[in-house]
Amino acid sequence: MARRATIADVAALANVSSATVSRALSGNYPVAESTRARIEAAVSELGYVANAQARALAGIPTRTVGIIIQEIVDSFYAFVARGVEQEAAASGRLCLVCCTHGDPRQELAFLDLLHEQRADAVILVGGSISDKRHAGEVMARGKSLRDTGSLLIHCGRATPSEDIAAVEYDNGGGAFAATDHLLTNGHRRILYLGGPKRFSTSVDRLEGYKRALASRGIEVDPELIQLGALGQRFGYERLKAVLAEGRLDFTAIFAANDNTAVGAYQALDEAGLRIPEDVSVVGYDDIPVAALLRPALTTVNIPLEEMGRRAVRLAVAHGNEYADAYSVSSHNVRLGTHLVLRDSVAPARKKRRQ
Amino acid sequence: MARRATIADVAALANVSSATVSRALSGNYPVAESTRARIEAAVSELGYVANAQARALAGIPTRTVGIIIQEIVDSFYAFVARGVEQEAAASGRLCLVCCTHGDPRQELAFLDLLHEQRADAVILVGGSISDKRHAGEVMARGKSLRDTGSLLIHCGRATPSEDIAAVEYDNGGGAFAATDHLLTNGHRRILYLGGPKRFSTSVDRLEGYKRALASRGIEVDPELIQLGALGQRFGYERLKAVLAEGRLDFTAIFAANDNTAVGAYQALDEAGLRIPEDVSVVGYDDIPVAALLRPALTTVNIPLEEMGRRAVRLAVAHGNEYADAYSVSSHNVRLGTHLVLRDSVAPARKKRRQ
DNA sequence: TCTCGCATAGCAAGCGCTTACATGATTTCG
DNA sequence: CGAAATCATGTAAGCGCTTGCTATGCGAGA
Repeated sequence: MARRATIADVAALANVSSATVSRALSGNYPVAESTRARIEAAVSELGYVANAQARALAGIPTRTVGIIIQEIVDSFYAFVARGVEQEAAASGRLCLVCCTHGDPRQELAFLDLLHEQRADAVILVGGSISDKRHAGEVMARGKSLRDTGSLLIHCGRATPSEDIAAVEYDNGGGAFAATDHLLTNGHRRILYLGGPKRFSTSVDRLEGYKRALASRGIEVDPELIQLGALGQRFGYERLKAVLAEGRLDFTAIFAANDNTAVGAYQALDEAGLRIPEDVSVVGYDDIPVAALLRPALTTVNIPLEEMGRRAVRLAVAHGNEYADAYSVSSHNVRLGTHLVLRDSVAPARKKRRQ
Repeated sequence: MARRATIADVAALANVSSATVSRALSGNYPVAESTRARIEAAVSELGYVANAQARALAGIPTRTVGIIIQEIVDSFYAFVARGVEQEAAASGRLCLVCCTHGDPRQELAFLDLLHEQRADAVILVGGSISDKRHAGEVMARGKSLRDTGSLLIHCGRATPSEDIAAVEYDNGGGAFAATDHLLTNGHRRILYLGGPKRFSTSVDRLEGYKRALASRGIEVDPELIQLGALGQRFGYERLKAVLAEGRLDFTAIFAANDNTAVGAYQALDEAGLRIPEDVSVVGYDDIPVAALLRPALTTVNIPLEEMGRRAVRLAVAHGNEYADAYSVSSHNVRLGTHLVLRDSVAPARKKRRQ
């Protein structure tokens, strides 16, 4: 195996000093045209490829951003990651993508690993920072990152920490709108399906649901609130159980996210219930599957890609500020959501078919 | 902003040399228990976080793997990426994920960037290596990577280059099986929908289709072969056009991948054609949407995650071999595919409803 | 008691790059 | 025409870490 060519090899071949090669390659300093040409020839003759590690060690930013998500095959995260990736690529940055599969310990481990990698910024999507039991540790990492010129950006909800920037989106408002839409269609008994209790995202959505009911003077029936997890599997199993028990009557379902709604569709289908004739359904997230479902799912759109892009922009801005002068301001941005009407909601009928 | 603590700071505080700190932290050399304790105390007091760049520069592998895909929000790639990410994480490696959006120039740029990053290995999924016009450039990168102790691994099809490892999967066989299934159901006029001509993947699938027809002595009607692109949009638009023209008669469709089939479903739906009563459909890839479609799509399963995992394993094996002794063997692995029967195929009827 | 060997730990070189500072060659202009 | 400014390039220090080699202190065997 050939020893990898270094800048010194290029310098020797081009008959200049390594400093000149560095200058020619970075373009940060003027270099005579003839010299540059010789250097370029040497580069391609030797197949020289710069060493990013050495460069980083010499004080150049790594041009790398980390992103920590739960699952890459989950459209929600994939779209955020896509926004991050696009915006990062646009500024010549590379993305380090880490998947926690929902394990907070993994999340912390990745946070450390990304710090070791000296990522310019790390973007945490829906982190366990909104989980009381882990928030402290995450925030400590955020501070550590911040103290050393990097930045932790949380996508999902602002944190109590000054050191962590945030790109928020409106959960309460979207849930209110979705529930209100159901109410407007005459539904009074709406099953709330999914969402672990300890994530703020879930808490906010549930709060929106309750607020919508309250705004019409409808009392919340705790039995109609079926918390637990998120996702197709949970949606299917829990709704199947509820249906099997047959005790609860409801004419509509508000699924805490689209994947949960997918599960609900299955359970409804198996129970011989038609959407929306027998039961109306709304979801949350507006991932592609929502439009593919039959009937197409009415759901709340979150600008996921935009969220990712904004996060990177925050990171870049932070980097620039930091270059100009020391700055501690970490801006938050807040994104709106909107209801997307499709075919899964119909006016409530008097009595659900049994 | 606090200067970042270095190993020297830790050493000073713990009253040892930096060499000892390094040894204590890496665990590669014995260090007295009492010393280790002092060092650990110093580390946490200072909030020391190792610098991966410095470590890499000193000759330690970066424990980083690059993966180049087209689209992170495309389930096909997402599942491969997931396999890569899982296997990488299992061996403590981080993933640099790059999306080309189908642009071969991007692909080359990422290949260079990942080489600069000194990724232990780079995994290219369905690269333009199977595109004659770019194969040369990609192979040059593969050789360059290989020459310097790294490895380029291609997922999709073996390459003519000795320097590039491959994790292949069977396109021809799957397409044969899918087509054969349709033939067994009595279909004789099968529309082949989608796939750019210049990718080997597409070529192989089309070849499988033709081979299946040939095996039953059926002549291939070139008009039934609708090439162009892949994806929902293409599937929808092309099929809509074909249907609008109304000249072609066929009783089944073989979509070159599932996303294309999704588009076909839409077009069929809009044309008032029922699946599978009027037209049978099969897809390829077996991404989750296939099971979600109504009727659920019969398709060819590719072990996507497994592909990603295997690629990483190849990389790790290469790294180990290389550690032991110089070795030039680059193994290829080949994965099978199988037909997944669902509800989108029915026996052919005499005449398609017009 | 003396020497040898082992367990620890320190010293310092070196990984490949950037850049402040120094140097020589040209040009510019009073 | 000479001093000063300008430009292109070289010199070398330093980024933070690892590790080969060396030094020290100690118990053990002779």
